[in-house]
Amino acid sequence: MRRNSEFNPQDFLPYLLNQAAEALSLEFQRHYRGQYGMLRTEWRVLFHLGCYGDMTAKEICDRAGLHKTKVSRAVAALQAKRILTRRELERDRRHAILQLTAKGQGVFAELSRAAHAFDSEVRASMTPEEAEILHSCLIRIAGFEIGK
Amino acid sequence: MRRNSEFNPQDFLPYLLNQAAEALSLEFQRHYRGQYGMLRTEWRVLFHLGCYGDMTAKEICDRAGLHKTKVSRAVAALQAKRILTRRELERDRRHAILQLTAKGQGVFAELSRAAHAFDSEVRASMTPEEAEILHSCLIRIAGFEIGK
DNA sequence: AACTATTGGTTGTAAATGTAACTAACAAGC
DNA sequence: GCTTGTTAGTTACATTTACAACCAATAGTT
Repeated sequence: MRRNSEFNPQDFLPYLLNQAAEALSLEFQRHYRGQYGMLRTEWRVLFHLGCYGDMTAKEICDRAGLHKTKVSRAVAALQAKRILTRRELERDRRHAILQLTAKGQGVFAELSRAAHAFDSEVRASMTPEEAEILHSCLIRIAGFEIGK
Repeated sequence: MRRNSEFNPQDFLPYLLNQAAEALSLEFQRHYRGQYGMLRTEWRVLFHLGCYGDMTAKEICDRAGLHKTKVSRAVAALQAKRILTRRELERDRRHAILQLTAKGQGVFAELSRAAHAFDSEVRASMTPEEAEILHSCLIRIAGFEIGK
């Protein structure tokens, strides 16, 4: 069968984005996976709590665009690792505020530093203008909704 | 706990890239999933065969950066869907050349068209310069290896 | 108060993925 | 020819994820 010269995977944005995202995620995961035995979703939950402060699981779902079952299990895992605790609200016992323990804050500080360093290293391969454009395009795409 | 104002998830490239990649992939998957009941890896295998012509599973692994077990299962699924066939080489019976059936070529043509349209739609939200820079940054990142 | 709807969250189960062990075919050295 | 090694690909099993059903608490309606 002959090859199709007009279009190839590298030019298809969902594909290219996925490759790039996978490359970086795989590289960075050794920080949280190797050191702390965390899964990607756990790191994300920790990241959100560390960056934005205490909040409920629902808020994390909304901010991070994660499904509630994923967050539920990540929270359980982080709780087992003594990285966060849950405090039930008296006024509405359906909610539980999640907060990092002292240990959790330490882990976050460490990973946050690593994340910052990692990010700088990646950005070092581009000019400030490129980094700026990349960022704005990605923000737009991440909140994107085509047609429908 | 107070919030960390210096760094937030949106500024962490692996996170932002992942969000953007997920957004586009989820949106596009209705084309192959809804219409043909294909999984992402199946679509990728089809995409590669359609774009580059017949090749072995190993070549797809290398080009697409997919693990051989994933490709093996995707090939089996596509074969069951009568989208591709495998032809063993006499000179080396370990290899099998994968080739699209007539049906497979039709499906590819259809999805390729959809992919092209989808891509154009996404790119329409940026200037040509932005699209060019985004593309080159992603290519670089996708082939990236930090330190180690 | 009783009845339904909604919301936050968990759990059960099936599907998908990763990892390692395995098979079969070939290659290279002896 | 017979080991030993390598390569292409599959299979088995354990981990992770997705989807749906579920439970408990609250809000809204009558």
